[in-house]
Amino acid sequence: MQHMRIEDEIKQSAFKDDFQKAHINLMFTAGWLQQQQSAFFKEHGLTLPQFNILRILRGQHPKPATVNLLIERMLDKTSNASRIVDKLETKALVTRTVCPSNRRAVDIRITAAGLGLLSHLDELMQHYQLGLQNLTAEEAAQLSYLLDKIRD
Amino acid sequence: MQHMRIEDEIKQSAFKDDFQKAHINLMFTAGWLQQQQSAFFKEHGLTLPQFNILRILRGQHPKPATVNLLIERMLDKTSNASRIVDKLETKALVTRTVCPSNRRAVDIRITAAGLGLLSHLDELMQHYQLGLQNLTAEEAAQLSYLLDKIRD
DNA sequence: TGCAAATATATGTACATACATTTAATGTCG
DNA sequence: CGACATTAAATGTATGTACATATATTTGCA
Repeated sequence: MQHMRIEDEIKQSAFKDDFQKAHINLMFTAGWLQQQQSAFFKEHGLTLPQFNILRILRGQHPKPATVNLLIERMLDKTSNASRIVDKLETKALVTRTVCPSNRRAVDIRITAAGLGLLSHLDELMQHYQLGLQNLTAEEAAQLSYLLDKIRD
Repeated sequence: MQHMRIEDEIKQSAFKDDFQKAHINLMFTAGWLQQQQSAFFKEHGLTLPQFNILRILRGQHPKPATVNLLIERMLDKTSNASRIVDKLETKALVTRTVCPSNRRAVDIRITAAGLGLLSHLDELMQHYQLGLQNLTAEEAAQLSYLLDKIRD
């Protein structure tokens, strides 16, 4: 299905200016992408934040990660990594042990089951083509440039 | 303060390709903008979804809106308009009455207090310069073009 | 040494999101 | 007319977000 211009998506005919239009478009498109991904992960019993944390843990493996390290690398720094780890622990995708060298911290490790799930998802994602595949590589790079500039 | 490239923001040195980098950058930047706005609205007792619904109601004023109309125009179609209206009603910023011509529906209207709050916020926002002010108008238009293309 | 500050994580609360289910009113068609 | 589907909104439940506070451990320094 051909998707719609942002004007049609939210049934608003006019924007004040290009800045407002791009702003609303940015929020809308981010939500659109997030919903696509969430639907995919849900089929495999994961939420998007749970998946993102698993990926960080795989990047560390076989070294453990602390909650602090997870927060540093998460896109949303204010979300509650502790409770997301709770859910992953319940599903036996990660383990949590007190860090021996600093008993305030906890060592979080991805389990074999967690690694297996991620590699299964890797395979599937290659086929599903979730993401920015409608852009050329040049357009993707241009997009990153503009996004970085917004935050300058 | 000068902000950082996306690589530094999430402490990840390399991306698989420009597509993945732009994708992560898009989600990160949308969250960054959202947090800026949320902080602003919070000072005035509103959340971002509450503000967005109030704006839709102002656009309809003095005609009423139904919950269905709100959902159609919201950026996030799956969020729960009914409960967001609950919160606005508690703050006396909107009223809710049964629609006379269709007793399944409810007529939702912004109150004088709601209109007053919005116009106060309008003034403040002109000074705060929230948004994409770091871009030129041409860059904002280019950004909208790329975002529309992602969803095609 | 000992005590305050800093650190690492967990917990509490309010709100929002995602989605399924429920309730009530309306429309439709045999 | 009456059973049944459809529609509009509200409600229930699990999860996540945002932010404040609590608990335990470690660090630093008087």
